[in-house]
Amino acid sequence: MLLDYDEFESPIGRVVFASNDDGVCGLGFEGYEKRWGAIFERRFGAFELRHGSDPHGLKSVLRKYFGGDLHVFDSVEVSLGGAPFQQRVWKELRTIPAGETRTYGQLAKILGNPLASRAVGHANALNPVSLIVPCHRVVGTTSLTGYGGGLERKQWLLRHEGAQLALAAWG
Amino acid sequence: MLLDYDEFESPIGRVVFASNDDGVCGLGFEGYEKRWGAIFERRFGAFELRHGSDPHGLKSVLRKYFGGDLHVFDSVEVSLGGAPFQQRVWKELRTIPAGETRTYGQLAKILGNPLASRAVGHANALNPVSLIVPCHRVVGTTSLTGYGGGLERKQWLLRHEGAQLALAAWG
DNA sequence: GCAACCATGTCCGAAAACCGCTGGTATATC
DNA sequence: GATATACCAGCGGTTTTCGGACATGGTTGC
Repeated sequence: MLLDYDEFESPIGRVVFASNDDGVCGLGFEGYEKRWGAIFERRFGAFELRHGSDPHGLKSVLRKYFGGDLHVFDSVEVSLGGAPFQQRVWKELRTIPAGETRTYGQLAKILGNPLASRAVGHANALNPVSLIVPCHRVVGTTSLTGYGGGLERKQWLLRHEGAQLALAAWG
Repeated sequence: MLLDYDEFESPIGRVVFASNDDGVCGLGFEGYEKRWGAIFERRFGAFELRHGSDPHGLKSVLRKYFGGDLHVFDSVEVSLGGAPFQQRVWKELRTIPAGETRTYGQLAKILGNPLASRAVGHANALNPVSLIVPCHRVVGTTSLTGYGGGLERKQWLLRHEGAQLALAAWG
């Protein structure tokens, strides 16, 4: 499996991303490439990266997003793979508008099992395409809890999107 | 059949060995002599042991091997007997360099029948000349499996030869 | 001949571990 | 007594691990 790969310098660090023919299949902040090994190997078996090809013109999309055009990800095609439950979670994530948040428990309830909040968190942690699949818009009831790219970035992104958060959650 | 016989004190126990005119026909760790009865009787009919004759100067060879000269067995003549398939297995064993390992399945494939892994193990277990015919360099895919002289010795030998093993296989 | 050995490898199902959670209770502070 | 914090158990899907069942081929002993 041959994947197109490129990078983008954002205000909060370098963003790396990869695509196949179907859409973006991996995106994260610097250091995230290391996790690609495990993710892509499980999904594709063998894979290879072709560097510097700016797949899907994603660089300009990222530039717009960080410039304040918050809805520019809506039309980006993604290719996620993953288990059935994970796919449902990730799909649901994309329905959360910029500027809003959900809790893990709310998402669990929406998905049919109010007790599956922890499973939602797990699926969230395995989201292969950050930002475009906005896992950063999911927070705990009392705190931001976690984020693959680091909590500072999660907070930065939510502020950037103008989300209203309870004071407690701001740390 | 008159066989020359002697012993050698190694770091992992006494080594006993026997030879005929063609080469070394029996070698193993202490206790192994008991199996000679069955092996030699099938092969030679009647046999007799002449003790203390250090055939082929094997003592010094063993001293070198345990001292770290790992390739010193390469030039030692052996006389193995055995069925056709066993002979092919044992011959193949001697092509495995010190410091490397093969799985039973790999050997089976090399010998032409990928499904004969168990047969390889069987032949391996009947190897009359340990160390020189390095049956200890054959391991299972997930564990060390067995060794006539005991698994501890197999592990010791592989470490001594600097073999790289998956952690799981080390126990 | 034939059946019984085995120093294996593979598959599949069950069980356990892993967690980016949550809600309740138990201690601490004021 | 109100808060606030800390701790604990139970939650559910996925992933990993483990164990048992089975097919396998050559040799050996009957």
